[in-house]
Amino acid sequence: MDARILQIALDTPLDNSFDYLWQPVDGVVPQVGQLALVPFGRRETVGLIIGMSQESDVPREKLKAALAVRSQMPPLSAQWLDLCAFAADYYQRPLGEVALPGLPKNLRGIKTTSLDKALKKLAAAAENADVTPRDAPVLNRAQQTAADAIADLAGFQPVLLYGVTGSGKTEVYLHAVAHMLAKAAADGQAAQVLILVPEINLTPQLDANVRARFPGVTVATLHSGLAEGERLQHWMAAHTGHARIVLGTRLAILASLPHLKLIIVDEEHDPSYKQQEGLRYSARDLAIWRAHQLAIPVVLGSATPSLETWQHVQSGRYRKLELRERAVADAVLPKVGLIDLERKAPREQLTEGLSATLLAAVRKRIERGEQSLLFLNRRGYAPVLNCDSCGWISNCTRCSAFMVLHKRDRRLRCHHCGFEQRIPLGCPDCGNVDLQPLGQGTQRVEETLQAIFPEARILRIDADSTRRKGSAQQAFDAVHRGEVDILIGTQMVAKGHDFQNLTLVGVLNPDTALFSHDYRASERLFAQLMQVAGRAGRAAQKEDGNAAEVLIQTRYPHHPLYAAVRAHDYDRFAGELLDERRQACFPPFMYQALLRAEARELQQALDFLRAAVACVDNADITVNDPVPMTMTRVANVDRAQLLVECGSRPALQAFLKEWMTHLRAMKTRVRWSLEVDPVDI
DNA sequence: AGCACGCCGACT
DNA sequence: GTCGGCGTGCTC
Repeated sequence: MDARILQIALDTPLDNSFDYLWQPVDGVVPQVGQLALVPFGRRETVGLIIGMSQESDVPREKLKAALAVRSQMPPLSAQWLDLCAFAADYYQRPLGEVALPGLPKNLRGIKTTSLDKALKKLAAAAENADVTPRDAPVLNRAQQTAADAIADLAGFQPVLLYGVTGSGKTEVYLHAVAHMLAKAAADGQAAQVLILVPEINLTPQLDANVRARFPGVTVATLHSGLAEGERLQHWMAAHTGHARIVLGTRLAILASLPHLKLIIVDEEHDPSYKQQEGLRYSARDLAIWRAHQLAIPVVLGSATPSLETWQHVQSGRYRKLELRERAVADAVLPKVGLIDLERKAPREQLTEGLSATLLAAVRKRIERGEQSLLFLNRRGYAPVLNCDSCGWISNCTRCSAFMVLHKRDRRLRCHHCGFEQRIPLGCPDCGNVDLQPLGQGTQRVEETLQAIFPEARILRIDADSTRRKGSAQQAFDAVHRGEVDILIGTQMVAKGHDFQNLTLVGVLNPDTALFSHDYRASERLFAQLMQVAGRAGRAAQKEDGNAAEVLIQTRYPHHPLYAAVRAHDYDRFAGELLDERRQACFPPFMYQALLRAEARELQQALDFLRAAVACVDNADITVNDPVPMTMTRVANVDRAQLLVECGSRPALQAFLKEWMTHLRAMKTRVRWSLEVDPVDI
């Protein structure tokens, strides 16, 4: 076709594509799905060709000519463009803001040297798709049943692989991958499998497992920790189909995978699958959509499925495959005990937040040469610094939050805006030199334990201790090698890791989530406790019969959530939560969107939201009152939000689309954004 | 979002 | 005199 106009999506907030003239250069014929370098305003940028035509609605004199087309790269497929179009539509964002930011920066640069190099490297690489299933461990019966059921799937079929922690879900995934690749090879078809994990720290472990298992297969990894060169290479390996197995974090769901035949979402309940800035997508939900689009199976794995997924299982939309037992023979689920902090018996006297019972349990592990994990979701030394004599407290001047004490760095640091200052020598208000750190963070627990167990090898893993690239992996390796007696960490240590010699998990401060106004808090706390508890006792039980143990320090030992955790009874807990949600008309029985506004003054943000309410004229939609966000001020900006709800997803979508055009036309100095299916309310 | 233009206050 | 504050408008 002699197309002279290219329709190009650009990474701008403008919700339309831009037309460019194309004058054939060197016989290059542009194709939809290719990238093009274009002049835009006073700069040059790379956009995505989404259509071609002979005509344009834009006056001729306004049209500029595209400068170049990246014709050396195979075009992105129509399916991939449809995925982006769906996400753009669903999350109410311009197509260009969905499609372009996920592409490697080197593809979007003005120069093509790295692109040419990456393509050359791939062309030289041998076709690596020898899928013979290697040193595969023997599955237990439940695993085998699940693996067989997955192998039999055809077409779109979401499956929940519901398996207790340590039940060997990863083995089932690998069997499913092997089966899918072998089947495709036998049919002479190209195939790709995508495996998502919630956290970047889990990619090395999975990557090692996958590579060991499929030495003849090209594997690509996609996550935000890659250097630009690596990112381009891995992305391109996925895009050209060289990589048969692609694994990564949530962003990998937007990768170009022309031969995708199976998607696996590990720990599907994990909140990390929700992007919390920019395009606020759910990688789990997009995985379902993508599987539906391509008519392929999708496996969601979890010990504590999200209530959304659980509800789909109840309604029969998703199929459930269950692993009730731990995979390793004689490994059993740990015994969960509660330490009642209100009962001030001598045994429960606290030493810097650590109960005598917990300390005794740690001591026992040290004596036996076993490992302990203490989980505290609070980094720093102490969450707040306080003056006893006048009541001064270390508030951040820019946020409605406390400055956290970081003792080693001798600094107070706000975890929300990053502002930091030296620890004041005396109280800024009254001069009192005796300022008290209140509460415990991971650093303080580390210090306390080192004082109590001077011989023990103690390691802290949190965002502060793993700032340098690769240091998290080094830390986890040290634990695996048995060079650590006591591991202290935030949620980084709670997920996925398979610590063989760990027989005690202590949970230090979980109570706050019990009374949160976010109705999802209890679902999340339950999942988190089950996850972290699941780090204990993964190997076969020791011959002395000492079972692995989880000890939770709580002021509310009679709370039903803890009873469910003790019983390892997700089924009942989830059933009860779903009943509550149904009665209260909360998700998953209701669909929501959240309009956020931020301004220098709270009033401006609230005024904008009130104006947004005023232009709603739709009986299907429940509009709540605009309210300040829980953490109202961050970095000197006040934030407010407005929740809208609807019992029907299509009706909500239709409303949002119309609402957005109104809001965009409103011309305001307030910064605002819309989140569809919000998780943090 | 960038990026430029444009119109008012305090500085070498 | 100009450097620079951010309000407004535009991007095929």
